[in-house]
Amino acid sequence: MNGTIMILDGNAIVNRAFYGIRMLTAPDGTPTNAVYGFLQILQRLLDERKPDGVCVTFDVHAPTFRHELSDAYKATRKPMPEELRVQMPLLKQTLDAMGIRRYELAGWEADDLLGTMARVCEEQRYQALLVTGDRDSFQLITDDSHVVFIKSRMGKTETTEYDPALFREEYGFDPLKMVDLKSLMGDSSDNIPGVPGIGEKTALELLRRFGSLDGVYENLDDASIKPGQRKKLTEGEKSARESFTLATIRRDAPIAFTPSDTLWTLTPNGTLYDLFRRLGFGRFIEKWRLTPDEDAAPETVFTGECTSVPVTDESGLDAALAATGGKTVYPACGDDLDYVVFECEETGWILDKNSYQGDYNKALCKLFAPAVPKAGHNIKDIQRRLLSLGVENGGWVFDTALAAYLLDATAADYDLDRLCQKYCGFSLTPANGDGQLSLLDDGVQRLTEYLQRAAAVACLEEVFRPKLEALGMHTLYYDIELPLCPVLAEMEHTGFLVDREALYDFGRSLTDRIAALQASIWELAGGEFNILSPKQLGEVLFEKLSLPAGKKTKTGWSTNVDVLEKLRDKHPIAGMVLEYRELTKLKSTYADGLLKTIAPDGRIHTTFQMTVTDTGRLSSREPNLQNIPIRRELGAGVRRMFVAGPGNVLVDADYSQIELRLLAHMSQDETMIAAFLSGEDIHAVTASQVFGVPLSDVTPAMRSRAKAVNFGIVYGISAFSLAQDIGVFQSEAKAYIDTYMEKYHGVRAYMQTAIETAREQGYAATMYGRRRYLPELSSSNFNLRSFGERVARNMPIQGTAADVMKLAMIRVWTRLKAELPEARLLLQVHDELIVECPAAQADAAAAILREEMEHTADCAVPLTADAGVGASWADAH
DNA sequence: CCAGTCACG
DNA sequence: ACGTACGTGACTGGA
Repeated sequence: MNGTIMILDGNAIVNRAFYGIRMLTAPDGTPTNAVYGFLQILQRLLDERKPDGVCVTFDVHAPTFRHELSDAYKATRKPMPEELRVQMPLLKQTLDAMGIRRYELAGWEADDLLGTMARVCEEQRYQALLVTGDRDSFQLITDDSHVVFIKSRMGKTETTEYDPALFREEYGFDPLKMVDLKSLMGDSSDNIPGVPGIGEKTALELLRRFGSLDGVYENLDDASIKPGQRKKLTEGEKSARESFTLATIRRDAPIAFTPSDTLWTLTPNGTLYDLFRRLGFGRFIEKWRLTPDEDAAPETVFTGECTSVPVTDESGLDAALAATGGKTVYPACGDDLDYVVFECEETGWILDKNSYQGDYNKALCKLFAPAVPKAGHNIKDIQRRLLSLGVENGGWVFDTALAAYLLDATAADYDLDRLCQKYCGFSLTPANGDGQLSLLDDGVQRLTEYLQRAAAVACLEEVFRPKLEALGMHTLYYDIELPLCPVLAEMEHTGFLVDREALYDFGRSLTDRIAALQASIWELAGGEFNILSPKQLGEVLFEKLSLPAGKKTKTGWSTNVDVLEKLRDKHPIAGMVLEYRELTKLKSTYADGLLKTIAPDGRIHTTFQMTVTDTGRLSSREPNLQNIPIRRELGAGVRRMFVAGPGNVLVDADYSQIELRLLAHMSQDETMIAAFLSGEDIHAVTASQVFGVPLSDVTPAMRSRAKAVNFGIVYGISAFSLAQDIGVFQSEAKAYIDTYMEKYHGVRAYMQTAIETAREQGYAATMYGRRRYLPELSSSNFNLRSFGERVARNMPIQGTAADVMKLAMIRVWTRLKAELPEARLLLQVHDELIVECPAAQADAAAAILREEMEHTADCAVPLTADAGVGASWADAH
């Protein structure tokens, strides 16, 4: 063989990309998701298959059709959406700039071009890889021409390479027989009529017995054909024969294709760079190391040019601060704050610990004093670093990362450089890559970089302030997000004390039990294998032990809890694997994992991320303290290791059913409001409603199902998933939902409105005006659109709860500062707050927690919080 | 680097 | 008919 040529069905792939990836736009508003997705898929194919040559075919929609047999051919196809249509020229430009050959021929379908090109490849002894998202092309599979089938789900792309063997395994007949199949069963999407009345099942059966279309008609008298079918086949023979021609991909398109012309490797060039800049494809510029042409006009690069003045002593600092005249100062600093550049108007002052004459910390205190207004990017992180240096700080008036997050909570990141490109139209990195800056010495390079960053924050602030106002986000930003920063900074700085020895012993005790379980599992399996490998475990369970396989994942058998729970009765190994999983999870993530994160002060200092979630919640990482076990007994033991310091106690307060209470308020559903006002158990009340029994007759089983329904409502329920969750028939689950919606008709109305409003506005919003944009709602992809609808129902609830909690945290923190200065907030877990304080102050702290949490929001139903006190997290909760 | 799994609300 | 609940982060195995 001379090599492998990958031939892409451009239209099919660009379609997959367009529908599979959510809306993206270039800085100028041009939609780019299809081009971006195409490049992603291409990149992946190149990485995976490493072909020698690449080319792309496109359909040209010409008025002539290839088959005169059917004028209506393809007439049922929908026209290309406008957002995709405008991307086609961009895609072609991109391919041209990459040097990838395109083939199009008016009046010929992509399939025919693929077929023809595959034939030429085979004749010239090249292997062809036909990449398409259309199963029609499967008839082209031969030993030398394989079809790579593209599927995309929820933004993820899967590719499968079909050779004749794999095709036969999946379909049970030879690839070429696809034509025979279609001529019998037809294909509505391609307007192939087939034989009326013959569907997939019958067609497959006929083919299995007689081998081909001809075979079927030669054996029409065969006794196994039922009279009714025989009639249909006889009457439909003309249609079947025509369908055969229609379904047969032609391999004689008059196209000038020479495989060796497509041999290809990526040659980065300035044209491609310019194009990607324009489209906002920074990721591909980096990945492919693209640079502009030498002689090309320089890109707008922000240099941060200004007068820079070293500040070498206290009087210099005083002079600098005086010069700012109370205007906002923009500090940019390194991780350890040894070097801080702060900018105001056209001047940048340099504070360098190494050359500063005097008390450097005192200088930091002056600069970061509350009286000096400051703006930064991710200010909570700076605040935390200042706290660790013992520098009291305040006066933070703006954070560009937080602002960008409120403006678009679904962005992948809030990198300063990227924000500049998006909102200010300039980049922080010089167009010529490192070349230009590396000529400068390190010190100058650092100064330049910091000045740039400071100036970038100033520029972004100017863009963001009016935008926040225009979107009605003033309160959300200035009264919630911004004041939350010092609260979180202090929580991170304080950390949570952990009983290191007890945690270590806990881990030790797991080790022995894990070893014992491993031995038993291996014995039952009849050999050693890696139990934590889903692949190996699947082989053992479903091949070696022949247990009934339940669900499948895209890579093989599923071995998750649901599956293993169902196998419990069938084989003792299932229960053991479940326990093994439980123990190893505890050991690796919680025992060993947490031990590694204990700081020298004996405490664990997590980092709260304020700009990660799409709903407005916080997230916690390194380590994640928001997913410490509690649901199972053994795991809950980990919470006993989180303790109060000597003389202190932990006070834990959590909201009771905050999401359902907010739902009651936002929907103004009378029944649900009454239920909460009565003070009864809400799940029991729901059970009584759904099952139509008096509250006193609600059984635990009924309550548990009602609880699942309540959860489901918040998540955007479907009968299928509810049935799956509580283990009943789908019809039964549907009945629960229907009854629920009848009883709580205000909720039904609210959910409907939530979707409609989100569709009209383009976003879902919380009570406090936090937004999540939902382009998914106007997607033509069913799954994507359904997802958007569930989010439109869930985000306002989850997000409002997050807003309320954030406000409560600020209020609790402020009161603790004033009334119990020794008390410290330690942790937030979405609806739960933990405070550490001297034992004698426990009741006072608990009262503050409850009062503030309960009175933060004024709702139609009370928001209640339960508080507890204890020596450990487990005891306090 | 991704997929699968599982810990939490 | 579609394919199936919302939001996170950490760890392990295996391309």
